Amino acid sequence: MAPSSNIDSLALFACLSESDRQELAKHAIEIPIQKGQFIFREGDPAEWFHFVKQGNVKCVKTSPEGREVTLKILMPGDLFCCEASALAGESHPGCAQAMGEGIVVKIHRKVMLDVIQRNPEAAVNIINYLSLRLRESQDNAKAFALHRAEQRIASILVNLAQRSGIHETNGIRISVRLTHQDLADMAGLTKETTSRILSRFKKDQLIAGHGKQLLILNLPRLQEMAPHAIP
Amino acid sequence: MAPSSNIDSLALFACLSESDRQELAKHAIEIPIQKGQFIFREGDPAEWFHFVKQGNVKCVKTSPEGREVTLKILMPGDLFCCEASALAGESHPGCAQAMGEGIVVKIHRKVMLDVIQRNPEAAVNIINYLSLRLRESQDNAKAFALHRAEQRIASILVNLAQRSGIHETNGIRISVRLTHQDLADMAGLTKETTSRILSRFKKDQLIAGHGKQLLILNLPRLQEMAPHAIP
DNA sequence: TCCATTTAATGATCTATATCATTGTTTCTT
DNA sequence: AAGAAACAATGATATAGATCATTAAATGGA
Repeated sequence: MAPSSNIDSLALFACLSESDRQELAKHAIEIPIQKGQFIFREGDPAEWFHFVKQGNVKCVKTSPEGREVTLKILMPGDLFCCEASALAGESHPGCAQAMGEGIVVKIHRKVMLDVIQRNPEAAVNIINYLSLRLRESQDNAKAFALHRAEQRIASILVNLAQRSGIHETNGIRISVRLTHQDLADMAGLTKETTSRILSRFKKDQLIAGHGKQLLILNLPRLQEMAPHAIP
Repeated sequence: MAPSSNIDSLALFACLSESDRQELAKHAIEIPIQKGQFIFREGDPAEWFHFVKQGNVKCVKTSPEGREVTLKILMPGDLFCCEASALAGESHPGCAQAMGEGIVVKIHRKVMLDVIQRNPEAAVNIINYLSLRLRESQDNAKAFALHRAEQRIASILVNLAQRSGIHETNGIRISVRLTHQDLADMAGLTKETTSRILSRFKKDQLIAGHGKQLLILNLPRLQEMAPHAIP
């Protein structure tokens, strides 16, 4: 396989020349990750651009009392903590934690900075990527402020189905294995409330699944429950 | 006054050459704004980069039922809705509404795109700016998910004091005139809850002020109440 | 495959904040 | 400066979701 294969999965770099892609690939470092492992912690200096090659990673913030919010679940191909002002060399605003086994690829910020300086198009891609993430984050903040627990859980399930759903004969299987606590952390709820809402969804035939294997039975109904970005 | 004076206040463009700054200034359009006026609405096509020259503008999202969240209050010099994927020419993810009289300057996205393509440093500045905004937005989401009403109000007051506070003999005056509803929209609360919290803060001598004129009396105490980004 | 550990389900109760309602105060308009 | 309109203060009540507690089920390691 060509040495550039690691980064070829990242749409962000599709605009680059073969030589720049090889330059990035040459400096790309692969890191195998284990369940629960922190790839970095809040406050650590952000020296690297990371992206997920295999598995799932969650971006987490914690409160002094030990509660946490999960800001995003990353899938293979996702860049993460670009938002950490990695280019400016600041510190990570949150933790990145492996949700299972997988592989993360990292590239030093100086290498990235170099490539960006030579490729205005790559810079514009990153700006667009950040715009998208900012938009998502603001939608998230809006959901916390205005939507009810049930609506937030519905939104999360719809989003997961769209991003990691595998279409099967009996429904859409969510490939990320999530505990109720994981979902609760995404929705800003307790695991008990999340559990009760999921039980209701199961009773209403919106979802099915035992344990961490979730199956979406009625996506349209969940989409109706989840308020849309633009009314 | 030189034609470039409009954009000179924007740190983002400090890296540009005199000719690029003049290029931007030539295409900058000034718009006087009135209280309550929408500069753009959610869903409108994002054809322009905007920044505040004078006055205050709030970025707002609304729910179908009519409730709203204020994502950010912008001060003179702030760029806004760069996050709207203005470069990509997408649509605005939220509304921008004038909080009083003022002046907004707008530059067409094509002019900006052109300048960015020629100035990698400007692109990196915009990336850093977006990173900062993303960070803020994620902190905001975290606050909604994990912090209590009182802590959120305290955070908002601290932030306003830092960004728009005028030091006076008896305290720090917040220059933005805000109703309790405005604060409630920022904190994701009702105006009644906000009112009660502010009454408590007044009783405890943390703040003072009649009507929309807020005065911070005890900033350190408010900072203690507002949980910090990194514990 | 069994046992330990983690996770889920669900009831009972509590509480922060929303909602509804009223009166008083400030701010704007002319 | 007066009147209208917007805003603030605050009580009473309702409720979504948290917290505490228990039992059952799923998962993972030896």
